[in-house]
Amino acid sequence: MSSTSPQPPDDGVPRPPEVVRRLALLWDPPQPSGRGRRARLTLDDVVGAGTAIADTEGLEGLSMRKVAARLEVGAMSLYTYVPGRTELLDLMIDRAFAELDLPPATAPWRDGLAAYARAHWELFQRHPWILQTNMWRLPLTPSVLDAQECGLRTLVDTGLPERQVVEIVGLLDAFVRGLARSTVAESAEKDASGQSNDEYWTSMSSFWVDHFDPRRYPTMLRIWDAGGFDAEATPFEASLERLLDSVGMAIDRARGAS
Amino acid sequence: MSSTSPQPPDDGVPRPPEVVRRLALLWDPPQPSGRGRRARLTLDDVVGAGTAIADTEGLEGLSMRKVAARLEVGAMSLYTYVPGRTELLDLMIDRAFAELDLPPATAPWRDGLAAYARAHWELFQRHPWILQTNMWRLPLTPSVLDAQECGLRTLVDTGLPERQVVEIVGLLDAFVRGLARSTVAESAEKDASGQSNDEYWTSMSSFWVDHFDPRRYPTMLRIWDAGGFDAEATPFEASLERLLDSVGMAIDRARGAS
DNA sequence: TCATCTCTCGTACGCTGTACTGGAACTAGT
DNA sequence: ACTAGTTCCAGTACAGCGTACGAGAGATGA
Repeated sequence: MSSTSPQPPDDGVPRPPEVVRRLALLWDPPQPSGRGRRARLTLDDVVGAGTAIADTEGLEGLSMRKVAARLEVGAMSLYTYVPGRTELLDLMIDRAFAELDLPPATAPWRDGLAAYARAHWELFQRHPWILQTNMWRLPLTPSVLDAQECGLRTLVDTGLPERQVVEIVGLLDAFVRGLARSTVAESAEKDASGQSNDEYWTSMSSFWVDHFDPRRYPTMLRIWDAGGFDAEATPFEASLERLLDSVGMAIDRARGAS
Repeated sequence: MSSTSPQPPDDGVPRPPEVVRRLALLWDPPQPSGRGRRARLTLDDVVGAGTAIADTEGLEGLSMRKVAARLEVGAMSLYTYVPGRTELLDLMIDRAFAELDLPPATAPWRDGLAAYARAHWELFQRHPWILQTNMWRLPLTPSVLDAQECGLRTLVDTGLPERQVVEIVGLLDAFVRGLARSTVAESAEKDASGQSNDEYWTSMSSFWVDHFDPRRYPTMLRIWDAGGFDAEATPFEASLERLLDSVGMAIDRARGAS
């Protein structure tokens, strides 16, 4: 999902140890070293507990103390498995992206790209907290790169210039994330906070009664009257098809030009 | 930018007072009531100070204590102007969206929609913290609705069914937000934390040397070798044109069908 | 057995948002 | 000019957060 830019190897660069540790934890899961006291938990237990909490309470409800409590462990014990909250989140994201049901390399580009988009869409429904992460740079994580690789692969043999492949996958990612944000996560939030659903509705109704000025917003009123806002079906599939159409146009153009 | 859904007025619904207060603060700015002690600050001072801090330090650097310190005022004094941090953020967002340079109603749909998208794009460059807000529902704020009204207005007379107008504006919003997230904010973050740029680069290089497996990610390697990743020019304009093309197709289809 | 290593976790520090409260400053009415 | 009414100011305090530190517990290799 993230836009990543491979760099040539450069051995002369100093490496801050916390960066190295962070990456090592993701790419080389630690093997238990016989010696010393036995661990009560595994790294996966910790990541799983964090995910469970974030799934139900959102990212703002995820605290080290809560994770520890769920595992019936002292708060500071977590820090033997994970350097800190940031790295825990990295691992949670990796674990979540590993769940993606990615299309096979053999799929034709349109099917593959649609499946790629839907897989992410469903992932964001299961784990809406991913959309709450800062995410203007997903972590450099195995599963995240697997997904990225898959997305690029669907288009790399279509004749499009490489730069445009990157651009299109980025556009698709932006689309899925953005739409998931305004649609999926909303309902998840409502479910989580129980009465929040009513409260939100109330806030809306209070707004329309007290503050909405039809003269200031005539277009919205007109669209409302025409029923344009009550879209019980999410516009995901329709918008996706539109997007894929435009990708098809770009491919045709590229093939015509070569 | 948000997807809003007007509801019919319903006077029988109870209204939680904090919701009413929150909306009132946004829509009916408080007039000073002659009586009592004179205020040292205005609401706008507080919102401005908050915006200034968020612009330079990001949203995680915005705390009530810092805002108060910048205004040379006790922390608790802020609470006479603003019920809490949440509402301060609402006001900051409203103020930011008021800066949008929206296209006139007379513009042809393609120019208008492009200007609408670019205005948001530039706004997110000036105030990247907006992208950090939860934002799976922008606040019901005058300026936010102005923007939404403008976006819908550009398409409402093109012959598209109302539902599709809403869908397309939503898609465009998602696109701009998503791309801004992965592009704009990244550089802003680097500027803010100074050495973070080097550090990030270092982390990358460390990654490519130690962990990247070309056999696992052949497509990424291939695209990298072809120079597909070194896009110094942001793909915003190119992707926007592609998106507008697909909107044009939808409009032609709608006109042909009617 | 004992040194060594690793995991466990209580305590503590600095940060956050904000409830409460007493006091300061100002105006309106008399 | 005085008082009553009203508003703003801010110190203190509390619960929650991430996590640095260090003492103790449990396991292993020599």
